[in-house]
Order: sequence, then structure tokens, then C-alpha cells
Amino acid sequence: MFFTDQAKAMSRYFALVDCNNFYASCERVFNPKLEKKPVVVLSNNDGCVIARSNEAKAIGIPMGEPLFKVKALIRSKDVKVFSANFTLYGDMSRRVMEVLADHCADLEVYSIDEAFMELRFYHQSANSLVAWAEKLRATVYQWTGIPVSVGIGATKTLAKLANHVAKKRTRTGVYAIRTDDPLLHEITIGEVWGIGRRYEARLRQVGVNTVRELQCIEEGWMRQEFGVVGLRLLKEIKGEVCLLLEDPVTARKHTMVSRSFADDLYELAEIQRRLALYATRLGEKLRHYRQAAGVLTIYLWVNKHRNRRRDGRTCFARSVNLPIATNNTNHLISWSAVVAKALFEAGTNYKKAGIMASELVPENLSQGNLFQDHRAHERDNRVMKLVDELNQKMGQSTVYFAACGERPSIPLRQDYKSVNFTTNWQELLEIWG
DNA sequence: TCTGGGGTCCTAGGACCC
DNA sequence: TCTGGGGTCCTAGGACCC
Repeated sequence: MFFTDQAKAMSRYFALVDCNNFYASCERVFNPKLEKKPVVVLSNNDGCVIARSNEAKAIGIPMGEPLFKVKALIRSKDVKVFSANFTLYGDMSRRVMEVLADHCADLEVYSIDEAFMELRFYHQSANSLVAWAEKLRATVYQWTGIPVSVGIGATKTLAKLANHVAKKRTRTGVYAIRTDDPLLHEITIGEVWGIGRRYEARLRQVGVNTVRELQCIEEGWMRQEFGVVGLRLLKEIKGEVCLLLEDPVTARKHTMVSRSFADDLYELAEIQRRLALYATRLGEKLRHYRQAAGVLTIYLWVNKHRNRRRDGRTCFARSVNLPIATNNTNHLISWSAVVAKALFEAGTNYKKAGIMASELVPENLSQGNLFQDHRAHERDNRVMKLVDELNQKMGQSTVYFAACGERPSIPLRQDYKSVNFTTNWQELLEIWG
């Protein structure tokens, strides 16, 4: 290879592949009757709308809206409603990401429905890039049934913006954006990745409305107003690479499991039981990523819509430094019970609890201490491995700790759930010929 | 009646230490 | 009445993202 450094820099692009209306699309793959129909997917406990098909967007169902506020609309327009089926979505996501990984080695799975790619030396012109992306898009659709959009740009932020354009303004679902693209005069700042409601309001105050105007802002002002985050955003939108691909496994600093309760809870013992279950999931996650937690934090949230506390506080948290970094479910459960007891106040209506692992270290580097019984440690690890294997093969919570209570599963309201077409032999899609 | 569950990064204030 | 300065750690909260 005889590329100069400059030539290398010039031929580097980022692409963002984003699944269209991902959860709604997953439901559609296994239920063709949903084609052309408005479809929405609900959060845990059937609380809010978290995904909408284009048809559902068109009839005015907002993102994040509580279900009870759109019930009338749902009835009158015959909207198809689904409880979140994260097992299905997770499996479909894995399939999509596998196809992407086949096409590009430099891949960062950014979220369940999005991935960044770094494209180097692959293509010379924007035209050939677009052709490549269109082919990729067709392949993903053919192999998984999921429609995706592809945005291409000089930085991750521009790729993200290009993806937005691809979704809103193209028929092909692919767009490559340039830093001097005429469209930047039309695109408003609120559409930029990293500009939320507050930032948008402040920028509009000083007369900045379009991306083109944003590009002309002085870097010093941006730094002063929005800190290092804002400065980075500005540089990225001007085409200067600040954000690189990340490895989500090593880059992750916390891992958390939290859930709202279907009803408010008042009893410490019941909260400890729920936390034992969350700790079980947390342990599974940590072991999956081969990490161990150095610090454990327990969160308790008070129902903010019906807060009975005089001081109005809604969030309580307490951390504990673990004597030895661990991913052993047994240890996580014991500590969660201890910390929860310290946090708990009688007479408070708790709506949600969570457990977070931080100070994560690779599990084989976990620092033992002098008093640790190594044989017991080894034995515990073998037990956890066995438990994971059994639960993977036989289904979640086949084997569990007694602290979770009898027949444990996180109790959720799920009135509209589809089945696990791809991950459960009992729930395979049946086709009648 | 009914309002998700993950993450990241940054900042501010209090406790505590030297 | 007057009442250091600097550092770290912890907790809380706010901004953003999906």
C-alpha cells in the first residue's frame, strides 16, 4: 500500500446504519397483516409508546406518550398495539448486526438498532459509496426483513445527520452529506445529534437556526456556553473528527438493571426480593461481558406523580465498595439487600428500584485480597457458569437464588405481547399451507 | 386508574482530610 | 466579630442520546 497519510485521511468516512422504526419493524417481520397499518410498541408495564410505524407517526401519536393519553386515537384509527418484546428485538438486532459485520470490519454497535462503520480505502468517490450502501441496505432487508437507512459523512455527527436526511428526504434510504452541502441551509439545529431542547433554545436565542449557521459559530463561544461537549459537537459538524469508533464492551463504565414496579411498594422485604432478581440479571450481564464490579449502587425511586414525601425527593442512592470485585450473583444479592436496608424509609411509596455496577474490571483481573479463599472462589465461579448454561438452555430462571422468592420473574404488565418467534422453540411461527 | 429502561458526560455542594 | 486553601470522594441533578 502506498497511500500517503493525507490520502488516508481523505478517504476516511463514517457511515451510520439505523433500522427504521425498529421495534415496529420487528413485529411486522412475523406478522405481514401489519403491513401499511399503524403499529406502536409500548415500554415495560405498557407505560408509554416507544416505537411507531410511519403510519402511526402520520396519525399523530407522539414518541414517549403515556398509553392512556392515546387510547382514544388508537381505538378510532385501529392502531395495532404491542407490549415490548425485547427478547425478540434483541435477537433481530443480533441478526442485523451480523450482516453489517460481514460487510465492514470496523463496526461499532451503538444501540439496539444502530451501528457506526468506519469506511477506509474501500471507495474513492461519494457515488461509489452510495452504491455500496444501497447494496448493503438491500442485503440487510433480504436476509432479515428489517428496513434500514444509511447516512455517510466525514464524522460520526455528519453521518448521523446524513442518516436523518436519508430517512426524511430520500426514497433510497441512503444519503452522503458533505460539509458544504446546500441542504445544511435548510436543516434546523434541533435535528443535530447532541442538540437537545435546552441547547436548541439557547442557540436560537442568539439567532442560530440552521446547521449552516451553526457551522459559523465561534469555537470559543461554543466552549464557554456548552463546555467541551459543545465544542466537540461544533468541530464534528464542521467535518473535524473528534469521535472515533468505540468498543462498547471495554468502553462501558456502568451496567445497570432497573425496573418500575407495576404498583407502588412499601415493604423492605418485597423491595429486597425484587432487587435480588435485578441482581441476578446484573450478574448475568457482567458475566456475559466477562467483567466484575468494584462498586455496587442501589437506587430507590419514589413515585414522582404521587410523591407523599414532605421534602419532595424522588431518588435515593447509596454505593458500596466491594471488598473484591465480583460478578457472582450470590454476592451481588447479599450486598443489594444490605444497601437497600440502609436506604429504605418506612412509609414511603417506592415506584422503581435499580442496581448498578461500576468500577468495572475484566473478571480475570479482579483483585483478590490476602484473606480470600481461592478454592471457594473457584468453586463459586464454576457454580455461576453452570447456572448460566442451564438458564440459557432451559429458559430464564430455571435455576435461581432463593432470595428472589418463589418462581421469580420480573412482574410486568404486558397486555399486548407478541411471541418469541426466534428464540423459543415453543413459540416458533406456524405457517399453514 | 394508567407516565420505560438503559447509557454518557459534566457540574455543584457537602463531608472529610491535610 | 473574626474563621485558609486545596484535594478527594460521594451524592444529586441536569444535559444529552437511544
